[in-house]
Amino acid sequence: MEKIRIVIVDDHQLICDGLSRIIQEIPEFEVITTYQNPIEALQKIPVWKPDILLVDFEMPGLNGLELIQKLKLEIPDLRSILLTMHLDKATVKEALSQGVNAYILKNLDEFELRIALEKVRNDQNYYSAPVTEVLNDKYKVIQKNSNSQLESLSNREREVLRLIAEAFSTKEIAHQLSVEISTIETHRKSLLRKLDVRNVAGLVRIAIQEGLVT
Amino acid sequence: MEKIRIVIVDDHQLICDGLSRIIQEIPEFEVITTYQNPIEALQKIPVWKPDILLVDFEMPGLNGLELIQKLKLEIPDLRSILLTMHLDKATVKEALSQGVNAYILKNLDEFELRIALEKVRNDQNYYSAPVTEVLNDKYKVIQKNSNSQLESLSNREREVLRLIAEAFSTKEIAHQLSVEISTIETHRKSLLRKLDVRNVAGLVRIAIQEGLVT
DNA sequence: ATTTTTCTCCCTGTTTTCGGGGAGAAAGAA
DNA sequence: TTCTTTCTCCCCGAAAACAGGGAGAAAAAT
Repeated sequence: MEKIRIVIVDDHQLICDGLSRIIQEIPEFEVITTYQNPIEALQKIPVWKPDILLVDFEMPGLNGLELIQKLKLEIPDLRSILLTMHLDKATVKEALSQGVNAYILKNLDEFELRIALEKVRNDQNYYSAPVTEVLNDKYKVIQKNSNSQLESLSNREREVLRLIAEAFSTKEIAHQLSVEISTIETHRKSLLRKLDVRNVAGLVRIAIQEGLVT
Repeated sequence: MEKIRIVIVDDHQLICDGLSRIIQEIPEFEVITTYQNPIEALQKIPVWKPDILLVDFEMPGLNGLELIQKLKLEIPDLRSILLTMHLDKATVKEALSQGVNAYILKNLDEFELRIALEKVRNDQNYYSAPVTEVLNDKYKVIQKNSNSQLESLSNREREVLRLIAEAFSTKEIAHQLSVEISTIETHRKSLLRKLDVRNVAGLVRIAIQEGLVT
């Protein structure tokens, strides 16, 4: 039987090794390589043609979701599992809309990972309980603790906030989103008003607190 | 032969599982239990009487170093290995003075972990290369890349960075420190240059990453 | 004792942010 | 349908940030 070929991307070597060990114990899967640098991963993964990509969300330079998005352009049928430290509704939604096949938290156990792998192997999706709870607005407590402040923002505003926190200039953001600079300035003003802070420093703090960026 | 009994503490279950796997492959060692909650670990570890404690530094509630310190009060001859994401000179020094037996980075590989375990088993200490380099101030480059980006800053600059990240305006910072606005502007320019970022957003991110502010 | 770094302050000038508006088109909700 | 929100873009002006430089006094390192 052909084994399912997996590539792991996590900026910490030790984590890569640990995840590899867990996966190697499952006969149907094999880890063919791992990357610690998301930029390097982006360049080299296409030649490996993996079946499933297991990616950490929090990485320097390029986050896991961005990496998946970019790789999907080259490998359209790539299946992906996103691993994350924190739970953020906006990110979860974004991940789902980008066709991420599974989304699991690092504070879950290996069985959760096995289930996710098994599901993704069978072309199904898997989102762990806390993830779906966040999406279903069931546990308001979790939501409140995780991203209450961002709740008042529109999707566009959240996106702009993320980019501001990534230290992009207004001009760059406008270019990235293909709109006028004045539009981004308007969004920024709305963000300052809605989040009740006085400058970008305040915006960045909230964005990081809410897990919008790392 | 008696196996060396290890307890792992890391707030992420998946990381605990991964580390366990790596260690279980080494015949001399066995992981007897793992904890995700440092508070729970503090209460229950004494009854396990482990030989070696493998602890993540970055944990909510109680960091790894604090946990080791507190446990040492109850188990004076406990040996410990500290795992960390980032490298901070002050923390390394504190760890050494507290008698932490090994200090390794998560972005290192499993062989590093094996070496550390072997050393600690033989009542020796182990500090991975980047750690000792930080202490010796030899490899400034590695310092810059791994952590202590703050290491290159003067005390004054760190203070100004903290205040910027707290979302204070330049005028307010100048007033608080009883210096001219131009002085703070000079400090800010130095910060941008030394930390290699382009705007306050970048400064705030680093300040938060380095734990200068929350 | 000499050199280097730090802290302080200043200059000039450009770019960006911030605060206050207004306004039209489109999409969704009531 | 009407009302509301969102997204877009514009105006203005004041304030702040950014970029490049210089410079002296004090402190720290060598």
